[in-house]
Amino acid sequence: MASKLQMSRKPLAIGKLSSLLGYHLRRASGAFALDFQEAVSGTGMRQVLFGILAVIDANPGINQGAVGTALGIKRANMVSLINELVDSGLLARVVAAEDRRAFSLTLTEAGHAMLDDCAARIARHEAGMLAEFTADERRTLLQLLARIRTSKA
Amino acid sequence: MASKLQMSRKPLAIGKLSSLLGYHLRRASGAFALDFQEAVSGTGMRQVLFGILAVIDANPGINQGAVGTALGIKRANMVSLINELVDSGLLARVVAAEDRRAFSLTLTEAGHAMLDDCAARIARHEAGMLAEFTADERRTLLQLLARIRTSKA
DNA sequence: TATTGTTATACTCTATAACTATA
DNA sequence: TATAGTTATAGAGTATAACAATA
Repeated sequence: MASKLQMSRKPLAIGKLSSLLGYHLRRASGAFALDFQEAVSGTGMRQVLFGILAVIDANPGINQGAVGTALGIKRANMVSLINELVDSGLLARVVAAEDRRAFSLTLTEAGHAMLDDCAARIARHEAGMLAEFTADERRTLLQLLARIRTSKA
Repeated sequence: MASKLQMSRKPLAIGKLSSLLGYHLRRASGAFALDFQEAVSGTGMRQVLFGILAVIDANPGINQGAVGTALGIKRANMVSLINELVDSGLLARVVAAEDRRAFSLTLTEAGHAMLDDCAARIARHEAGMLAEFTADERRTLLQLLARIRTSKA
């Protein structure tokens, strides 16, 4: 029975997956997504929403389409996301003066507070996830990842 | 108008996202997911299914639950995935001799062929994605990613 | 005619809870 | 009682196509 119980976490071979970068990216990304959820739990934030806030913070007055382009989110999917953020009082949306088809987006005071609070939480959590990495390794990893061609939509 | 047209891809600041590993993992993972789709297009494979085939290939006779544990897939979600693979003729599923609750999973001949074909395609595509990385950088990236705690389900 | 935002829709992935059959 | 697999269901994320208003 001891042979059956196994009692512990023999990590099981993953075969051809082990040499595929895509697989490791998928798992690592998933792990960080869970960590993100934990970090911002109770705030109502999600990875996508946080990303949108961050881009608008860095580009005040930007419109939905441009935010979507920056983050790889389709226009059609931006609509309800922006609605959520406006309804939550984190985003101000006004018709753009130069182009009345578009909306000019800026963070509200609450939006800034949310962004700052979450950014701090996430940074703390990420430090925890990377506890076993040297500062040099963290920097290397970030720089290598940032170089990957994100030729997404 | 030229100021409006912008004509090109000024890559737009992403603010606080730029220092977050989780963000870069998300984008890189997404880029590789798209590349994967392109690589295996026409085969009917998807990332999850390929992962399952790879794990079963490396552990013949394994059961669903163990595959799920290895890949971070919930038991409930394994069911239809395994069904797909069995229905496609890529997987053989027989009641396990030692435990009649469980199924013993092995690749069929078609399953082996699919796995090998897709693995080759993906490897070729990943090489393309990493064209601007040195062999050393690729190795470093893979090793760093593989060290990230995948404390997932 | 092209672009911004919108609606409707669908598919995949993921998550939970309750069930069955074996152990 | 615990575990392997199942069913049903729900919520995110993402994709496409067609439309209105504006450029």
